Amino acid sequence: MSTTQELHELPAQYNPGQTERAIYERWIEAGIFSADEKRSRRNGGDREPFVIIMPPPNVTAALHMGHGLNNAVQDVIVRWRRMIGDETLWQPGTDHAGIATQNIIEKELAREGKTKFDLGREAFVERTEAFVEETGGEILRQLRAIGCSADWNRTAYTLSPELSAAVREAFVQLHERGLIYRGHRVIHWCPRCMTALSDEEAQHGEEMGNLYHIAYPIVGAKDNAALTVATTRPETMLGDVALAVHPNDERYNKLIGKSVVLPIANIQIPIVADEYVDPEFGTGVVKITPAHDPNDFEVGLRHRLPMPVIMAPNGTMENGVDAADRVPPQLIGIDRFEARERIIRSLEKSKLLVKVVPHQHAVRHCYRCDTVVEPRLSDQWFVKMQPLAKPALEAVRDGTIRILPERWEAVYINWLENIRDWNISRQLWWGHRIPVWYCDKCDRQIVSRTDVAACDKCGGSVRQDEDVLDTWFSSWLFPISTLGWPDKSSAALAAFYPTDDLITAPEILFFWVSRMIMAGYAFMDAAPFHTVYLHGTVRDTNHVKMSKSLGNGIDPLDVVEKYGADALRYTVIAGMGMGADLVLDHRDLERSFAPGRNFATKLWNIGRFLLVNVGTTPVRSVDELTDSELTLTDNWILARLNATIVEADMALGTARPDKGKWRPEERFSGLRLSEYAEAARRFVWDDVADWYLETTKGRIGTPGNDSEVARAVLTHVFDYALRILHPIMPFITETLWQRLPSPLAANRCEFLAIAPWPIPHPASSDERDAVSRFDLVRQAVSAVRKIRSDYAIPPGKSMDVVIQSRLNAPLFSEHAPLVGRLSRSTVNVGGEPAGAGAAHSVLSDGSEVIVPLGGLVDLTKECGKLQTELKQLEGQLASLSKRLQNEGFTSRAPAAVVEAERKKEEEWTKRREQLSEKVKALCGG
RNA sequence: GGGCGAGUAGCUCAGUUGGUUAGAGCGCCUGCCUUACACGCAGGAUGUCGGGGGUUCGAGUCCCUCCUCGCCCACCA
Repeated sequence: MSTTQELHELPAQYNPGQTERAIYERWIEAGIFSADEKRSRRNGGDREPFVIIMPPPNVTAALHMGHGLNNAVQDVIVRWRRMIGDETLWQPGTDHAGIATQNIIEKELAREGKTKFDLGREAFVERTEAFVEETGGEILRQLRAIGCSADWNRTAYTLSPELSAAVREAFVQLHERGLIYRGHRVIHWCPRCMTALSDEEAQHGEEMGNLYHIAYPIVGAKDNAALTVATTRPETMLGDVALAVHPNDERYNKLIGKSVVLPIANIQIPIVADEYVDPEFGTGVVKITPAHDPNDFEVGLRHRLPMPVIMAPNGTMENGVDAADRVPPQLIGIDRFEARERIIRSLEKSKLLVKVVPHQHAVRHCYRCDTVVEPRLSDQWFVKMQPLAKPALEAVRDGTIRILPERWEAVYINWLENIRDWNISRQLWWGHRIPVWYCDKCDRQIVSRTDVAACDKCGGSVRQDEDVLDTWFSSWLFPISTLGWPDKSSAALAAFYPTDDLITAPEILFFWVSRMIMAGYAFMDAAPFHTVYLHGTVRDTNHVKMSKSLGNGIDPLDVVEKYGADALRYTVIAGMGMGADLVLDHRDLERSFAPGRNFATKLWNIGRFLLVNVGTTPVRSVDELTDSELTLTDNWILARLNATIVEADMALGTARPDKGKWRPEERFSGLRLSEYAEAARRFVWDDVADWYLETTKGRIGTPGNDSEVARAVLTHVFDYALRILHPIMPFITETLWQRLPSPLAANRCEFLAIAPWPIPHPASSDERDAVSRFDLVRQAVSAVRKIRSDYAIPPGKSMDVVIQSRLNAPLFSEHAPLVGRLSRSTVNVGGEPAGAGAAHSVLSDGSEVIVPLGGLVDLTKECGKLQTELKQLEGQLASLSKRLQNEGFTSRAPAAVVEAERKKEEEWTKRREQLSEKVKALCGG
């Protein structure tokens, strides 16, 4: 294939859209994302398993930047481990998302003027299934567009038969172990979703409300005496069954045992004493509404009070269980907030409203629809959490599991230490039906792994519990259920459990992460993973979380289309420090993703340079190159490559703990992806493109052995740079790598995606020297460039340069042509500069770069510059000397530091002498 | 109310255990279409490292305090 043909395949402008899809197809066809149980060391294979469970997105979700970020991070890690040679499994899946999905269908129905009750349960579930079938899982297809290398053959779904079986097994097992029970208590209730919520699903929000002071007339008291209570929710007063005061409150304790009249309902309720009451708050009198407040419920239990329910599930007023006719007819069917207004007006009229005080308090909202949650007495299924939390707590404390960044460990521990029982029943239709049956005849309760047709005791007909399980009750099993649990003989479970890293956002630390850890111990007796990596949130320039509904979102697919998946990935990975938020401007995608796009273009152009100049003929292997063949620049770039590999490895860190527990020194290091990205970028751009590639131009253009050496080294260096970058930018690196004129090797990999990750080698002495020696050459080039820029000498104008060096004259002599070419000048080493007046620049080894300015520039300017430089140097030298004269410093600072400072002082003194001489020479004293 | 985090260049952020003249990207200024790249090249400017105090020979880094933001948790009606 001719060079021109190749060039047609690598157009001047990188066009990701053309290449990405095709490459992805080839990866899929080659099956390189598929994990094989047999290759896992745990199943007798020869590879270390490395497994990441993908946080399953909601089955109806559309890809947003949060997913983009989350999955980019996972893919970087998975691809890295794949290149290392691990048997990697990235387990994908979706979550049926009970409330969220049901809400979507309900909204659809509402547009048709219907409710779910018009359809009935069965039809509603069928319709939802059809919807999921049709539109669900789209997000997983979208993830392919950003390059995710998950094992799609294993795609799981929380409502699939397999995972549903796992859910039942888990429920039954926990029930058998006495860890699941039915409880009658006040729970959080969403009147819009009409279901119970867990504590985590009812989220706090600070709000301004009112504290209403209401008078309850005391029965049998003179002068219309009354007790005043303060409440934020007056509508619940219809459910009051008592007033409570603190037993030691001298204002009220003589009233204990007496009664008051509950206004509006006009019934008598007792005054009780309870230590729960804080005499300092409000009036020191609390109305007790056991059915609509969790604290009051406790008080109610203690005092054996009735528990009337005065609100319907949809949040309107009604006379529910035990309420008799507490709610007057004119309030029945009225929404709770409207009822609040009406009650207040009515109390005002009857002069029982004492005062209204503005009051800031926390109100809980439904995490799915943001409706204010109503505490409500009901029967629900609960998981007893404390026994489950114990090993989960211990695992993080003892370093079996680490949480990155470190600060989240404290949050995790604090939550688990104060954990409360988990309400897992939901009054929804979309989800796993609770596997409990009730006998109509003998009232027996049957908890079963399989469907129950009749009572096993009396043969009576049975009906299944109407409720479904909390969505998280299926997702907390994800690490085990996706691998085959409860089938403990599952090859996948044996090969891939425990998994390795879990990458997600801190928002679901309690919802999901901690519960998975508990499930791991409860059902497998082992932690599900050893590393939890919590990344930040994607925000707009005002630091507001990006979301579709706020209109400040970025569609990752837009970015992919415009700039490519690699640009998206690099921008996101390089731009996000450990645990830090990522700020992007949704109004300026070009600017937001410039880092990634520019870098991708840079890579592309290095690739084009290679194809044009290095050509397509295979190069020699660098291993065959002898020390005498390698030039200074070759050794330098090889040393830099080596250092870059080390930097990348350090930033990525240790992949798994040694012997099951993290060592303190490794525990909170690693997975610093932005540092890894930066190291790679620095190498490719600052070292390879800006310097090494430039130095090869002359060499490659001159046929001969040195041309072959340069071709080989440049190809090798770029090959390895592409390997290092592949996890971050898989598409462009694969594209370029496929075309490299790499040395012919019998077992060369077909894909970069499975090519070996670079291993650093011990640096040769030539390489070590090369770093400092080439640095001097670079300094010389930069010095000339700066002089040209400082004196505004046009790039086209030829310049004669003299380098005077006592220590490194041979180095500069040898590289004079190179320095000349890179700085567009003619360089001579040694000798005197011709003509009067010259610009000087002193290098770190004391060598001097001199550019005679006669005929090029006004000399008085140069004088001024030199004098300024001298002044600066003298200032710096003075402070340095002062430090060295300080006895405290010389005696207490480490010897090496003092030594270094002394050396510096010497150098600077020398430089000062040289400078002042030049000033004298040029400016006439 | 409790806990945690952040405040470093115009913007977004790096700055490992205290140690050369505090860095990167984007933006900005100057000059360049130098045959891989103007999504580029070369050169450059910009920081009382939130304020104050302390420890130290030495503090962006450690301690105290104050200010400003943000997050998490929480049954004070």
